[in-house]
Amino acid sequence: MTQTSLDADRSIARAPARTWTIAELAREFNVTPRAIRFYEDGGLIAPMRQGTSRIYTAGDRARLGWILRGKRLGFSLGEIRELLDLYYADRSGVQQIRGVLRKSRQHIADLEKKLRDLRAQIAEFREVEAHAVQFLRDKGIDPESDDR
Amino acid sequence: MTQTSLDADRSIARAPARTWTIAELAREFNVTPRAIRFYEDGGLIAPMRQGTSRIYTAGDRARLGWILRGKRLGFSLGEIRELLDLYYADRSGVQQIRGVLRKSRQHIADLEKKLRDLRAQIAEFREVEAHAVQFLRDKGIDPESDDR
DNA sequence: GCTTACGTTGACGTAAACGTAAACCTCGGC
DNA sequence: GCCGAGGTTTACGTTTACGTCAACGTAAGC
Repeated sequence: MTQTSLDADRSIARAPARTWTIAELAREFNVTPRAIRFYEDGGLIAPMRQGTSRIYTAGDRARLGWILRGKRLGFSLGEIRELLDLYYADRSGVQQIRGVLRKSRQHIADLEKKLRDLRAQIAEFREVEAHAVQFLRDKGIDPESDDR
Repeated sequence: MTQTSLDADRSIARAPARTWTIAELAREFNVTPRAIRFYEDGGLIAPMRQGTSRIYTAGDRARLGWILRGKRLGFSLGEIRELLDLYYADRSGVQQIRGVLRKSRQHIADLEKKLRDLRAQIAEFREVEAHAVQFLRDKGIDPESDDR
């Protein structure tokens, strides 16, 4: 059940693979342990156990980063799960690959719409910014001085 | 050609400004009237009334588009309200403009982070797509044929 | 004058995404 | 031998963003 022989073999040639506790990852990604456990309940991540404690590998850590990036982009956890399933999908058969191809193209299209939305909003607020700068310059005020 | 002259319109009579009902906007933007009323409850939009019925002007319509774009980008209604307040902010005084400048710059920075997230995700799924295409080509299958 | 379509205001229900509190284990240090 | 720091599960609470009635008003068409 243990992997002592493997560990011993690797401990000489390889650096011992680093792992993280739930609190470490929570601090690093600025979320709570509760949130991470919640993602696990939803099947978005599945760390190993050491006794009852969760142990996160570098792969788990990357997955968490993936999840949180998805959240920042406005996807629900359900959508993120589908995307993770897609990203880590079974790529063994032709039909599977066809499915991956179709879904990834769909997702890219969704993302590109989001990209257009984002560009438009950035452009609008750049205009707001430019007008504000111009207004202050016209008044002879340095827009970069931050004195109240 | 079909566009009537602005000058002619002004000299005689203004074209009657078009307005929309809640159901019309709901259909156009693919949301429910309930959602639009909810945004109004939250102070994100404030249409005129004709009796008890809500009447939306072109400006209200644009505002609704703004709200929904914000949602697609992953902002909460509270955040969208702040952004709308910023966008339509009082720009009369120096202090107000300073505030607008500071907040719009902050918001642009947030959006640009989102842009980086988005580009990264698009790049990843483009790779997934490319690998799928390559896999099918290697098998002598046309990736564009959609036969099951 | 009755139906149909569309509007209104409550009021309550619900799914998602956690927060919070309780009760417990467990391990290294004093 | 106990204590604090961290981990666990279970369960109920909370916020957000609406959905879903219910009960009502009103203007149009037959």
